[in-house]
Amino acid sequence: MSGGPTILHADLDAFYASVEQLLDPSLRGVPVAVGGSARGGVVLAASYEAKVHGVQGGMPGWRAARLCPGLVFVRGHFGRYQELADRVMRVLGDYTPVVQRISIDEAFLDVSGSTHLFGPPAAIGARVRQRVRGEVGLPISVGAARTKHLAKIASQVAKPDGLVVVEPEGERQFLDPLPVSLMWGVGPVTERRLADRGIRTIGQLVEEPGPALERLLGKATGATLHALALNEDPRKVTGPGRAGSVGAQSALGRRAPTPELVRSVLSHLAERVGGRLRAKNRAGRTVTVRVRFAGMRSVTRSHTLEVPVSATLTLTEVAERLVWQAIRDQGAAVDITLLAVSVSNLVRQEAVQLELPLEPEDPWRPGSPAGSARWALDRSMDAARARFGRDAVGYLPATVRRDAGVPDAFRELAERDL
DNA sequence: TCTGGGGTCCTAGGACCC
DNA sequence: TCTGGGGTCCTAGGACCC
Repeated sequence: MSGGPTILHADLDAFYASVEQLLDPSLRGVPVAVGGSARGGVVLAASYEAKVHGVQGGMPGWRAARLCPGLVFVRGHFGRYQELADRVMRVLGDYTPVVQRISIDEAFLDVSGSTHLFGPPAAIGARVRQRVRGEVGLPISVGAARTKHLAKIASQVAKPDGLVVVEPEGERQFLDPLPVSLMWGVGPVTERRLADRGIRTIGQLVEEPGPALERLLGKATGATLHALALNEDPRKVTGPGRAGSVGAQSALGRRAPTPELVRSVLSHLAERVGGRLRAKNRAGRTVTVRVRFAGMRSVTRSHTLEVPVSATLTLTEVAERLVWQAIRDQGAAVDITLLAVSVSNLVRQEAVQLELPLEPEDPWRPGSPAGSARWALDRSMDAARARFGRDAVGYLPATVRRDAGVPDAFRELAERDL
């Protein structure tokens, strides 16, 4: 067991925005927002020049424009993001085989077996930053510490474009003055609950007894936070885990839920979800839909089938019934603003789709063509799309709806490996 | 002026089984 | 005749993360 700071967390700074500044030198030193516009949409990422004015990812474009006069909106080169991030990950892999990528732009590294080759963790962190800047052209921050939680906090503190190493003797001194919001698992709600009790720093959190925290935040959150504050974090750096669910969603603006609209949107979503499942030889038994109504209230409805499914038409039909159930449960006629479809309870599904028969009395029983025939049809359409392009074939409602929303390339960036 | 899209995990109640 | 308790699955909602 090593007691040194052998876990590194490497995190590209303002990743999408930094890539735009790399590709277009006229954007360097300028406040940049990727996605959205001054009139609408949402900002997906902001450069540091924009962040100092309070612009953040997820913020409506009009608000960002108001906060930051002179903000430049760019559409985004989504194809390049994956390519550049992959190059960065290859640099990280030069220093240890134990790299756990947790999103497109960040990863944990365990360098305990590498120090005899590359020197102490601080030297490895510095070398990584230098190479990513020199070979890829992007700024990256690195934190090094004894645990994943501490390393991640260290990289946040190091931003932008910095390196922070926390030696074991200095952990408490480092952690105690920091705000609780830097901890993993503390979002806006938990932050407020803690603040209501006068707890704002990690040092104050340590003073709070574990049982008191569990009463305040719930058993799991309370226990986890207590342990993390005390620097007890047993998690190891591992490979990527398999996804437990696959979903897709689409924001609609504000629309009356007509049968045509619901059918066409769900068709599109089911095609995305089913296609990803089939591409990885997977299928799932539980179909969940989410409907967001005007006013941001959203509800979910789910149904668990007897057998796993991945056929687009079956997913569409089950989702459709669930969506109407959710809308009916609302009572009054309300506009909808988003539909989502997700499939969980996943299993491997090799060559054959064992989708039939469902019991005849099952109200969710798909009509004809039979499930296995649907699956075979989907497979041949998947193949045609692979050869001739995404729009070559498809169920009519899905092809009708090639909306002008977020580009598919952006959606793909967020997908997890199945 | 009205908010994207991909996920994970936890809680709590009810059904059901042993 | 009356009673208990544990485990698992399903459903709905919510907090959180990138």
